[in-house]
Amino acid sequence: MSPPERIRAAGLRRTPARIAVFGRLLANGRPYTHAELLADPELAGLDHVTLYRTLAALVDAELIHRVFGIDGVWRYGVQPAGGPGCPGNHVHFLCRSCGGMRCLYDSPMPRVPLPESTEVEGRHFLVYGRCAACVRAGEATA
Amino acid sequence: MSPPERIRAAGLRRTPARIAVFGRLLANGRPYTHAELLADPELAGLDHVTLYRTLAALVDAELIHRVFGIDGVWRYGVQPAGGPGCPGNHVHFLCRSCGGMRCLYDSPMPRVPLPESTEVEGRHFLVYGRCAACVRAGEATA
DNA sequence: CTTTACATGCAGGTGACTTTCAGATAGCCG
DNA sequence: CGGCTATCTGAAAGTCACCTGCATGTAAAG
Repeated sequence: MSPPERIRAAGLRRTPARIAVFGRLLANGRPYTHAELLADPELAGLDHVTLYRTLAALVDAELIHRVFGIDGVWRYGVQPAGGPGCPGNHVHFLCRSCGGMRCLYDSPMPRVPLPESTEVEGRHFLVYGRCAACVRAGEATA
Repeated sequence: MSPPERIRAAGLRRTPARIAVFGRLLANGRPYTHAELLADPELAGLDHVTLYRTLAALVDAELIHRVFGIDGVWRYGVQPAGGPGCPGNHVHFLCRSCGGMRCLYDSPMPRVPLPESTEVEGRHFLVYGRCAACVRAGEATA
């Protein structure tokens, strides 16, 4: 199913903004911030408020998921194939050097015992440090 | 060792602001936000920038730790007794109804396999939902 | 008590995100 | 194909957490 078809199947209007943003996220391979998407040449001219709302609509429709970085900025990435709708079903890694985030699809979210009658809505598990590329770049210049 | 002594032992000057803030965090029993601390009657009159810097100094000295909420706000809490300096050695719970955060000292941070030569600086594991008190309050009014 | 490195308070600024509202448009129906 | 309506878009302006620069104040060492 093509990106526009998936948008329509999720109950959303297939507007140019949504098709373009969803297409970029599909092509990226890793979660992107609002600012990274705005700077993307293929999304040039897109209003920043429209981008916020587009991302929110895609998250609501469960076409993408979002993860919080410890820098206070949300990242948006495509859902893993066949992944559950539950927010945060896998761990994420954030490089504090380049700011890039990676989905660790192979690391499912661990379960945690909680006090009686607590209601769990979701989990955020973020590992941060320096990615392999930045480590190598740092060694090269050091 | 009293709070002022612990501040001095950590290599910090024992100023009124640091003694008061560290004392409040010790008494609170759960992590507090910058805003919650500013609103605390015992910290009345404290400048908000000074509070930011005081918290940063206490974090650097490893007297307290800080955790990011999915609402984009840092919470500051005392270190668990004898806890390691490594940032984030236990899981946290955030109530999205009352905004309160709890340290789950009994849930150590799970280990996650990462790609070759990645450097890990720390981990943030946040479970969010509604705490037992808010669940009961909601049922009472519903 | 004097010195000085460090802490404080204030003014002002940054950046992510939201709200409001007028104008545009996707998709439905005939 | 053409009109209607709910919904989306874009621009201006606002909110909130947090940071920087600089002059003043103070803890602690000698």
